[in-house]
Amino acid sequence: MKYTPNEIEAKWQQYWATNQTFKATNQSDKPKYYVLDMFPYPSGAGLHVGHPLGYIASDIVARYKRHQGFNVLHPQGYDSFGLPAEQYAIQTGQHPAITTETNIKRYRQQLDKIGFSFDWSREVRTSNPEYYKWTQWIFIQLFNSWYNNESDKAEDISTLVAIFEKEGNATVNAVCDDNIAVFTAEEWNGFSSEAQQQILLQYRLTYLAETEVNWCPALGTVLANDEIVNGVSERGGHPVVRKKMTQWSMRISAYAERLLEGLNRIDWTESLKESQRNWIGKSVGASVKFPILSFPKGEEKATPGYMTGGNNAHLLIEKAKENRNNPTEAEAILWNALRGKQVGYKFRQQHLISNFIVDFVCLSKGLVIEVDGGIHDQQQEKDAERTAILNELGYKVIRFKNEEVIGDLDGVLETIVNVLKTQPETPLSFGEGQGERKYIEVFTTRPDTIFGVTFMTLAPEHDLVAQITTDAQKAAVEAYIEATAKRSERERMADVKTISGVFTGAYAEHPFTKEPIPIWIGDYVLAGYGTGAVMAVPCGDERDYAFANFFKGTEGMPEIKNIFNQDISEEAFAAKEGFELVASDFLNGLGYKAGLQKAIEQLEAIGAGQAKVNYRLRDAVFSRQRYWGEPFPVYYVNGMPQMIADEYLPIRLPEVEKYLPTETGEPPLGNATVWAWDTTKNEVVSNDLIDNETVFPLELNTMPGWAGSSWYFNRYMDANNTEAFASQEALNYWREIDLYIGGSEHATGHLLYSRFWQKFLFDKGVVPVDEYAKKLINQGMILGNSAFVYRTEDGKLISKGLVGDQTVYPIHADLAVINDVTNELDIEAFKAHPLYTEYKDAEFILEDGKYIVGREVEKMSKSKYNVVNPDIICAEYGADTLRMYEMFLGPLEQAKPWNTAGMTGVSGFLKKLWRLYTNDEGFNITDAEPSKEMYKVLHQTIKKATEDIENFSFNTSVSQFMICVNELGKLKCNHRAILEPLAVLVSPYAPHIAEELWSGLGHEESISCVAYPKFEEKYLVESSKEYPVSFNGKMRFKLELPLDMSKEDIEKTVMEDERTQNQLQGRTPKKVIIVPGKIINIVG
RNA sequence: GCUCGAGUGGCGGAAUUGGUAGACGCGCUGGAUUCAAAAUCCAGUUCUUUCGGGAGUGUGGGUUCGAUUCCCACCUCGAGUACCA
Repeated sequence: MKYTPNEIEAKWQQYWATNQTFKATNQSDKPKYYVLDMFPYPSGAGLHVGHPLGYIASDIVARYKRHQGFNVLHPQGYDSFGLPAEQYAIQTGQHPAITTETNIKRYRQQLDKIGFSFDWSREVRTSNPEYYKWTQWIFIQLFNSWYNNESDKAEDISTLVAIFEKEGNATVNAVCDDNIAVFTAEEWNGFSSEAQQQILLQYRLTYLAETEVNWCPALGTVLANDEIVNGVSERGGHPVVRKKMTQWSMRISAYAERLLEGLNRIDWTESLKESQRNWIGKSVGASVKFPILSFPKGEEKATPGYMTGGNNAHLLIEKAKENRNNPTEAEAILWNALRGKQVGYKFRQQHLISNFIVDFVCLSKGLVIEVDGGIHDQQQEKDAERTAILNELGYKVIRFKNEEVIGDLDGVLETIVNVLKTQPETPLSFGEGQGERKYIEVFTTRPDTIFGVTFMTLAPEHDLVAQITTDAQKAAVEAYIEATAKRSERERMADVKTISGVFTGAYAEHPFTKEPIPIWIGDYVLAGYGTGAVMAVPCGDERDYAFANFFKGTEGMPEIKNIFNQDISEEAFAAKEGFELVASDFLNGLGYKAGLQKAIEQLEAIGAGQAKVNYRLRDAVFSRQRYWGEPFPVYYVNGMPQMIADEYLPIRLPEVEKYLPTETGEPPLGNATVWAWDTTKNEVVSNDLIDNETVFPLELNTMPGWAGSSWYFNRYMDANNTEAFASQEALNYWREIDLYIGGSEHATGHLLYSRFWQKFLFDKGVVPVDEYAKKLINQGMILGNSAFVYRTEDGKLISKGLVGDQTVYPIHADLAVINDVTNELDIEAFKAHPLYTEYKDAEFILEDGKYIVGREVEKMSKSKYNVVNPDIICAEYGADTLRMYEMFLGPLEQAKPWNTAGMTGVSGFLKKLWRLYTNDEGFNITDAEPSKEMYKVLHQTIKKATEDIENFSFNTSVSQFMICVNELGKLKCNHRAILEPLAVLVSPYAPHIAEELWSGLGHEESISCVAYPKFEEKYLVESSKEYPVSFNGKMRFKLELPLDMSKEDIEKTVMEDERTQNQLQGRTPKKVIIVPGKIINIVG
């Protein structure tokens, strides 16, 4: 009876689907096992043979675990929101939902053909409203949460508000924005709702803020850091520029430490964990303050340029501080609108000018803004006098009433902006006040080298640069800043060798020695890391060393201070050990560890610094200016974001005319005409109805690709639940993924963000575990085997063997026009192929009458015409052969080249397996007792297959199956007692043939849950061993001896052997080493 | 540059508490079967050789009775990361 894979496979695939064989239940007495593949994006290109590699491995594990008696959850679904469908929609006008649906259908067909044991009843798609309802729900949970450093977890925002109401924010230890103004409980309670909302945004785990983002003009959207590779977009390779935009961000930085710590508790590949550690980038060190010593105009006074107070400054400054901490409602609102250069210029609040404290001032424009409460009505005269004095000092004064600020902030701001436009730039004055001293704050991992500080370097973008630069250096500094700004990120990255920088002319004061330290700017200091400033210690840091030497001898660059008892004439001494500190005052004689500790201690003692941990991990931008993504459940009232209540979710993606940004530059959702939120009807209504009273505009951005994939593994546990994202019972039963398989390209994207969300959901008590995947394996890539034809300089095509030394141009040949096994080119097919029309009439130079193509291993890709489609392999050899061959290629985690020719080996194996069970007439099984040899090979196979599957070493178990079948074939084995367990062993790898054989053995039920055969040592016990006999470690011959023979007898027997005498040629061995059961080694 | 991983026949790869290097498969060679081919089966296939052997797991050294496996130095390839203070 012939083995007909196509018939058998179609039959069993149908059977599994009809009987829902692989449907998992959420209640079971069996132990659970959850095995998951990383979420596929259903691309238009379909699957190539590389894609199912991980799916086959996970399917083998899933099927094996079912045999082992586990209740197995093995689901599949689609990460169906994403850029490619949208790009396609822009080009063709086709709705992305339609292309996505088509692509999913094709994916499903392809997956079904390979015979996976997925529980399709739990399929999820991120673009389904029933699914993204819960993505929106999680977003709302994040919005309604803050990170409490005291409890070290996320808490509901209400607990924060409770603290504000009772104590203000001074005592709150939260992960939040930098530079949050301090307020008291009274002030908080007095703030308007908008002011309160503005403040809360600075604490929420997802927040709306103006941030520097990676803007990709070609894609028309922002990208996350992990979506950029080498300065260009990961998808499409388009340039990316920095741009300031108001965006939703995720406060992932709150979880930096826990994300790092959690890595120690999960069994993920070391390289992947290392990537995450690098991405989080923890460094431990100290933050140190260096007072600025000198200021412009050649004056050496320690008086900062923005200090404009008069003679009473020392008294007034306290009052000003008090005022700052106790703003009126109107002041708070206006400050929130002015702070941080929101109107384009820097404003200061409650600032001393002469003997007045003004409410707000923009020093660079000489504009004072006063907000008057009721009290001012009675003192208009005094105000006029005050205004006159301020005018005399060169300030323009404008006044607003409290009601104006509270009621019409937009109008007030418009006035301010207009006045700013008309005011001339005024350089910072140099007043006589006693102001606080201004500091440069740096972060360093080497506080022990504090006495080696030779100069300081600020990032060119650093806020202080403009203020401290001396007149003499001003031109040079400005020119440098301009030049740096022009250089794109990419240039800056490509060119790391060029050293550049400029001296500012200013000096800072060393906190211990009080020596002046010159301040430089240089673009090797990154504005975005730490404080954007470094204390340069050339003797201990390569970059500082290079910088110091480059500017050696120029103004502002002193001799390098060496504080190590080591030579630094050639290079910096950057090691953290092997030195003693010298010329370092109280640190003398210490090494790194002790020095670090002592230095921090002393810095803290004099108030110049403290220990600090810094992370490279930045908050993640969560808005995308795209159509095909989850809409935010957010509408805006007076510019403040409001969440839509849970019961009205999902907010469905609206229909739009076109998928491009609007003419005014708004995201594609700006094209939607029905995209407003009616707060009385609680539904999405036409934009025409927006009145900003009960109907408000909805958010126009959508969520990024990683939103839906950051929690899908939890949804599979209870995928059809409409009441919750999964029931507590289901979550508590399945808990976490036992085995997660996928590509390593997700290391710092999906795999980091999803851990963040999981920890957040854990904090909120929604999920029972804070790490969602116990074990993770990265499958290696399957590489393509590209084919080439060679064009000579005179336009002929020459067969590979004849190329020789001549210059030829290789051209990718489509695998469709070659014989993949013999490498022979089908010349007629080649000529007829639309890609090669220009070679229609070309002359072919053949060898032995054939044109042989060259082969080269490259990434499998459409553009290289080396893609192998699994459908074709299944049709030709069968899915079982494909599954086994993919596993047989090599270790799962390694990259390996595809070679279709190798299929025949596995194909032959399955035919031989089939033949053990059948003869020409049909199944042919005997119930006779098998021989000892048959049992031995079966149990060897049980042992090896079990060990291998537990170690995810699938290639070696396929080898063992081959050995087993070859042996059983030789032994003419058709014994039920052997062939039944063998069918079960093979079933995870080649499930279709296993089912067919199982039914041929007379069973009614599917093989899928039959108990796995048990290994029994007794079948492997041997009475003798063929000992390898080595001389000086080299094996020379073999000798069969009983295993129970004593060492002495073995030695005697070996020495008497003729071959031993031959090897020794009369010499007496110095030593004979005998390891019973293993080896005999004769030395001498 | 740094971090991680890997270097074994013509090819994919196997073998590590240090104990017979090259399992298994592809390819190749020869043979059987066939009118012929495909398919199938059998034998051989690391290199070298004067057929006794000898050499051999990227290179050089070391530890050991014995090293693909452990240690040191170096070379090559791949992946990640990139002025992170």
